[in-house]
Amino acid sequence: MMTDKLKTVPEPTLKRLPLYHRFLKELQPTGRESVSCTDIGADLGLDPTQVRKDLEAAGITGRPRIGYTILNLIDGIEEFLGWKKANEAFLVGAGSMGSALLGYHKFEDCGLRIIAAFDADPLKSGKTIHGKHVLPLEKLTELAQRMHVLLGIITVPAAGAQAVAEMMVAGGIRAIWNFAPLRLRVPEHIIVHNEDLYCSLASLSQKLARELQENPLRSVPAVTAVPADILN
Amino acid sequence: MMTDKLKTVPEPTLKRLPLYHRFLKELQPTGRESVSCTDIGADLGLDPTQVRKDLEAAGITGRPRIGYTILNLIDGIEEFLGWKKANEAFLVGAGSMGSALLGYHKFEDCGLRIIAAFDADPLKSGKTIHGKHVLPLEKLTELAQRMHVLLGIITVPAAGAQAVAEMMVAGGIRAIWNFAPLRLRVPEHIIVHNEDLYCSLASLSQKLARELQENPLRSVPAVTAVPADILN
DNA sequence: TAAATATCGATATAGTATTCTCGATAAGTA
DNA sequence: TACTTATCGAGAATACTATATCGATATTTA
Repeated sequence: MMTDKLKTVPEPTLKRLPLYHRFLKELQPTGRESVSCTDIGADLGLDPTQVRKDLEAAGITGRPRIGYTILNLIDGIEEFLGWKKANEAFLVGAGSMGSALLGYHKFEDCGLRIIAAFDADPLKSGKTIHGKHVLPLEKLTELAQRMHVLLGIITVPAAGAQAVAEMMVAGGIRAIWNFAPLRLRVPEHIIVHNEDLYCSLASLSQKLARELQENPLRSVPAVTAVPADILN
Repeated sequence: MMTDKLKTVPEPTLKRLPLYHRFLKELQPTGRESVSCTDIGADLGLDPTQVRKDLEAAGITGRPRIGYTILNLIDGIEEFLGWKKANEAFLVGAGSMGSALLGYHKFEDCGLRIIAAFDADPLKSGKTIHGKHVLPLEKLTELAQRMHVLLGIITVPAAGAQAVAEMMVAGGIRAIWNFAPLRLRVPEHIIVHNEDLYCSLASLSQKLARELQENPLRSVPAVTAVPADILN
């Protein structure tokens, strides 16, 4: 049981495991007991070997000719990803993105419990969004410390993000999920995950641009304004 | 000028280019004319060679002992990422995430113009969110066709996403930015980018879980409810 | 004008991630 | 019982990405 020297798991693997989990959750109600890597791979368009390696990385084993027990598999993935014991989190920035995340109650299935939000704007603090209290930003550091919150979510504009990150670190937060479009400067031991939509969009638009260059669209005149007859 | 056989650019490179772009935009007002890979790398915590390779992949060249001309560089990155000619996009799903994206006007700097939103809920269609009309979902396919919109953004719940994707494809949309937590089944030639927050969260929580296992926190009793005195 | 230096550009090496190959195992089938 | 087949598990081979090295070049400085 002592896995002293736990090897680091490839990032791509970590991102695929939830996909398997989702597929298994869909499969569960059908009453099937076991599933093979081939099945999983076929559904997700992945190589079966890839799936097997990922499961192996998560410490899950199967049986030849049978596959994996679905219950085992779901359980193993949840255990490995740390979804079993809830991570309590603070979210900072009760703007539109912050509000959206506060409404994602399914995060709780992944062990994420956002227990409060913070905002520098006094018009926002004091309110409740999707059932979560919005508190004044000044309280962040102290509360994080007192409640031993370890995870922080940043959904403020770029200009304020660095300051927020520093308050989080001061409050003892160890991991930051950053939605602001910039790279945070934090101490080495802090785990930062950037959810930078602009970077994401960049790769999409580049691919589209190239695709259009290779297979341009048939030349039909385009309508450039929303036709009035559609609007109501 | 004919780049007939354009090599595909690594995904990580595509995601780094916007970071360089951002750094350069910050540098521009200072009046500096040129910048070296060393400078860029230092700011972003990347290897200078890495930066040089990325820029090379984007088809940008510099001069020994000088570096790159900032204007050239900004221009080259924008050109390469397809930010110069606006991509018009339709967004489907005017929920909280959809609304958040409709408010990100900075997307326009990246060539993304969301020209309308759609929603199946008649209570939402007809309204205007952040200046964008919300139209009934039934109009999606026809309008996409008529207006030659090539990019679709999906921000509906998982259950409806596949149907929306099919309407988009039927309307001639070529690239989909998918925020719904599932893998879409679309024809080969359609470009899909999944912005799956659950997958993203998974890798973060796994890392945090491991980090805590290795360096657990000092054992101080934690407060588990928001203390009443903080709330107002 | 010549030497020193910063930087690019290209190539080589190292490190990761994915795919391939093959032997072992257990269930079904003749 | 023996044969066939689907599947896992482990290790090898390949491909992709990142880092290091080195020569070429242009600017600065003596």
